[in-house]
Amino acid sequence: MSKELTSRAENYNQWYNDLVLKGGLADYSAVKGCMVIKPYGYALWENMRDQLDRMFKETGHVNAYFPLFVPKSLFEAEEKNAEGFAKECAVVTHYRLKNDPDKKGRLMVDPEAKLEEELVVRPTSEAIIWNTYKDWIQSYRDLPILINQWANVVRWEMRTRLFLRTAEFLWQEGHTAHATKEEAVDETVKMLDVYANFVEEYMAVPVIKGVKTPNERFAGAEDTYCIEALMQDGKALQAGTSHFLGQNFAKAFNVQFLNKENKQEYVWATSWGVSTRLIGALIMSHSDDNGLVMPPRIAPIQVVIVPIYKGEESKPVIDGKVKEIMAELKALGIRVKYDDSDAARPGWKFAEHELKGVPVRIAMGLRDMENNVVELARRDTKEKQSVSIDGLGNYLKHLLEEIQQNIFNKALAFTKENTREADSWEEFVKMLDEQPGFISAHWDGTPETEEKIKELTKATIRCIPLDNKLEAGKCILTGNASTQRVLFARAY
RNA sequence: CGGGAUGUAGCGUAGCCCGGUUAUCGCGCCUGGUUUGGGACCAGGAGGUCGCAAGUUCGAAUCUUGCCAUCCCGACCA
Repeated sequence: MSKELTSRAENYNQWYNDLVLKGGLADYSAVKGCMVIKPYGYALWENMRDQLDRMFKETGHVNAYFPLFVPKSLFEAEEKNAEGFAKECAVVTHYRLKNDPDKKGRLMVDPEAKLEEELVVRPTSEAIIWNTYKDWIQSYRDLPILINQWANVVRWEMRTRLFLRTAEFLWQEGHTAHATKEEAVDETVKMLDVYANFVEEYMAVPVIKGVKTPNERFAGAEDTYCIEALMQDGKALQAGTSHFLGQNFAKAFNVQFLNKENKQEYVWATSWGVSTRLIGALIMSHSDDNGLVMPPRIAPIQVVIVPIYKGEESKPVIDGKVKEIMAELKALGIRVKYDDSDAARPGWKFAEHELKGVPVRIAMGLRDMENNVVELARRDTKEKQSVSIDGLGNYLKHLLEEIQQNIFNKALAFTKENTREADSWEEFVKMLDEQPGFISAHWDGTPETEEKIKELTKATIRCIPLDNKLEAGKCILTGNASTQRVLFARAY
């Protein structure tokens, strides 16, 4: 078979790559570190994007678009932010090519066309946006500004992986400006909740909400909140971040407003983003050795119908019935596809749709029609059953929700089973190797200790959970006093 | 960017060590036919700058050098 998949046990990384490539989500491209998102993968992203966009708008945000390029002088204005991203910036230095006089048919960079000022290709847009906000904000009446943008960004990564880390990726970045610290902090937390709700309810990926340690904080932020998810190989994946930026960018770009008391004050800021990386989280949370498993709520195709026919004359009969069923399903808002191509036989189609993770497959032949039923197969449990055509639409509507719940519950159970407490260094190290997952352990709160643990084990502090209970204990490395446990894991 | 591996048709590969006509096989693709309830079968057919570039040689997929890409392992990161 040409579509043979590597199993998770055999080679987890290869399994992941196989799923992305053979599942038709994405492809490698001619550009180093960049991928092509194929129609099936992009349809998934569109569903994610559309739902997030609705949620942003429900929380009062509007969309806008800022330039891809950031003049270097603006980029460097907020020092910490600039420093944090400097190592991975693509930079435009020229604006023209010309024919190479030495090599016929080849082009070269025109040395005459050097830019006065280099342009940084945005790794994130705080700089260009705050430079713009400066002109938009004079009074407290101009606040808050609640803007989101859907964009591509470029971060020149040394080592890339499909969806998880590519040089260019798609994301959304929210950038808000507020009159008070409280309001900005509230916004930061509110958007973290939006992310957590979206990822759990639509992508069926359970997450831990938390705060990053200073080491892991976004460059230029006062506080970085995050959602962390646990993948099937026991490694953690940061699924989204929401930053309280304090007045750092307002000060760097001199963005002040007159408050009600007629006094100048610096604006308070937030920024928050999720990216196409979430697709990687989705794949590694739900999929199995037979292929992808798509959560129904965002699956590009929720139900696929495969006709089973014998001879030329039965096909039109089945077509007729399927047309009725399709109309009923579409009226209920179900994304349904009729796979009636004659190029492949049913068995091939079954395998193909399993590989692509279509939640429900329906097969129908004359035998079923006579009994007024269809054969229905769930992707998540691989169960097959005969279901009456009467009321099929409503049945599917409920079934899709049940599948959504089931794969979330399965992922949640996995996360819980693989979240353990370690109370000594020996236990901690042993767990990392033998039972990978989240490890809840005491930490003395110093960046030095965190760094040392990372150096020794490759495990990082994923977050300090928001719902953390305070509990006196001793740091697993230093034995120093600690007030709470934090979540460690090896991470993507 | 360092260490390792790989690169032959859309995919998977044989050939390479030991240079020698027209580069092997399977899947896929095209045409026609038979088929269709878990990856169909028969017959015919198309498809290759052997990753790219230079070199050695009468002759290079095969030997040498450089480069590029992908994968794995590190350093960096969402």
